[in-house]
Amino acid sequence: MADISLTLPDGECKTVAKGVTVADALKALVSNKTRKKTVAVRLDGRLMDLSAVLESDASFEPISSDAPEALEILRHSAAHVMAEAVVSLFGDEVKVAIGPATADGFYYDFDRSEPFTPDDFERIEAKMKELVAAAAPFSRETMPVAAAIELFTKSGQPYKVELLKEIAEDEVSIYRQGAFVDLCRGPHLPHTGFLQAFKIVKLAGAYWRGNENNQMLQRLYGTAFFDGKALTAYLHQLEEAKKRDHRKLGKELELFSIQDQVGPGLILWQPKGALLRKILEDHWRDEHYRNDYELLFTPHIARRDMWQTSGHLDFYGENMFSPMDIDEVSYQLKPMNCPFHIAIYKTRMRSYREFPLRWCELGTVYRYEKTGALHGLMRVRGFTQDDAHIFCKPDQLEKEIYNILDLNLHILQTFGFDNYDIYLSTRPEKYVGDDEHWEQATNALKLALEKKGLKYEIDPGEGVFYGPKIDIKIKDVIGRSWQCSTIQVDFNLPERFEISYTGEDGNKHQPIMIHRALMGSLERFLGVLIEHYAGAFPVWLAPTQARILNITDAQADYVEEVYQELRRAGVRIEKDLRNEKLNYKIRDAQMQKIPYMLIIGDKEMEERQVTVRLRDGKNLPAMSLPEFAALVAKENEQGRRGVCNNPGK
RNA sequence: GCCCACGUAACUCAGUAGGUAGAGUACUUCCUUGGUAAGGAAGAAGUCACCGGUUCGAAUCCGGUCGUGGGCUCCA
Repeated sequence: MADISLTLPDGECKTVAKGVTVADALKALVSNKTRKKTVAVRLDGRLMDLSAVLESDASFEPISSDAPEALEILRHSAAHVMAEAVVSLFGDEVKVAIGPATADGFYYDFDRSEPFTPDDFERIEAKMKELVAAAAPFSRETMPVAAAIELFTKSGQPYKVELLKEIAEDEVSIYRQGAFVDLCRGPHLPHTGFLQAFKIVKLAGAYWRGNENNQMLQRLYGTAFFDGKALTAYLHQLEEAKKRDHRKLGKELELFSIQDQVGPGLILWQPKGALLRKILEDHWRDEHYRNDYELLFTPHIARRDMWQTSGHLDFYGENMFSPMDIDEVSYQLKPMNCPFHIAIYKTRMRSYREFPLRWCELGTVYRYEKTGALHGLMRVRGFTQDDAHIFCKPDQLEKEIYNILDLNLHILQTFGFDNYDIYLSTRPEKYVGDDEHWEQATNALKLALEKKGLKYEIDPGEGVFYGPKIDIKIKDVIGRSWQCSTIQVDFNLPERFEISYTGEDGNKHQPIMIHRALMGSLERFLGVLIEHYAGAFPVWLAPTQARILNITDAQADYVEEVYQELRRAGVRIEKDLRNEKLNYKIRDAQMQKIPYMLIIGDKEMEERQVTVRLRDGKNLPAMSLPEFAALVAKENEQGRRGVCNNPGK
């Protein structure tokens, strides 16, 4: 039999007989130890099963169970095993849909008239364990589409048949393990025995093929790892994330509330939260002032006609609140700030000489969101955008985008967000404006990103209908992604509102408009910050920076003095004069995550000092009031500059 | 909006053969004046989300409404 040549990752070429399986080749090519950890191989860039037959020369890369690809294979296989367990327990009443691996686990969608219950989870898991103990091999078969359709028609799996009917290729692959057959591209584990650590975590509804007009299926979510420790660690991390939940912390730290009486998706900022928000807003305004922006304020409602002109009613009418009649004229709650900014633009003739105009506003907008989409501060019906609109000439576009990126990243870095993914979204199928403008604008966005030395991905066709955009997704301290910043070029509104400027040639031209939001929605951004910091805000942001704790009533007058003096010095301070022991007060301040506790006993009172306890339990040496005020002032200054010196986390 | 689950004092929760409610924390008062994560005692506090039905009787069963959670869909 002829030999074929395999190129290993280290560049070494080895020959094996043509027609052997990957598993056989591994025996000849790698150590036993490596072989036992290998769950698949990448042949010329394609992931394949160990049972695959080697037919020609190829690059050959064993995928060890440590590799990220291996985890995906494991989870995909786990989905199959879960489906087998479900079918075996619930029989023909269950139709299987699809079951892929996800970022942190896997799911499988089922169609079954009875809902699954959490009790079923245990039964299914127990069944899965049996299937794992059997170490049944996953075997791959290929067959013509027609044959597969026949197979799944016979076994009564209409969803599989529907999928098959849309497959353009001649052949498809199916996988069998035990009694279960699934349409699947693979690859899979050699056998079910690899599946040692898994858990079904939740149940949810999901539309067939993600279309809300389709049948609602039951989706069982699970997760799986190669070993139990990793699974435990993952479950532990879920617990940690729960502790950071901004809804829980928002309540505990008295930052905000959402109440039935007021309505869903509407935020009430309580004193502490309002102060936090004020600090954020002040910072935002200062930074914008320094970067040559001008501040605007605009109303919350406007005549319905304006929203007709802007196109919002046509494009987003379903997501706007119903109109209200005022003196027989129809008005509409604003879903966006831009038309108001344009109205200000139109207050007089504009010349190219005053360009670029950079107008910003913390503008509160209202959007009708479906009830099921609402989520704490993250998705609400009334929120404040840190909005800005820049009016400029085409040849100023690139520089403006560059400047926006600069300010944007600077502000994000202030909060320790220096890890992000950037996406450039290009022209979608439905769009307005001419192709030339689109190309010009897309290029300007690209050039600005490149000049700034930023890595980005192109999101083809994901631009808004009125222009291309850049989106920035930040990563928080526990690695979760949040999309906040967006920079969008708009060809639509200048046209619709017929705005113009006089150019160097004395003729009228249409300006280019850039929309941008850095934090996105303040509500959402604050929600992200709460989770990012787990409620323990750095000193410059903390609504309460220090709380005075006295030891006994004897120091009450001095506490009052300290309180007044530090408050006048600009420290955000509270006093706890309650008739309680120090331990009790410390515990309370600690749970409120206050950065500094100022302890005052007779000693401090005599010396006219305070003893400073940090959130991490450490103490600073006793200091005078001016010294402490200076300490806080320095923290404020550094925090605003993004130098994060956060005592005791 | 759709699927599933849930909705008991300010908070966290207990309360299944249907007989008009309980704990801890917080709150108020009193005692205690105590140096780095909960001192003690007493008290007040709930139309058991709302509306309707079944029943002699419903927090508990049924239906509807509102809200919350996990997803799906959507997100200018």
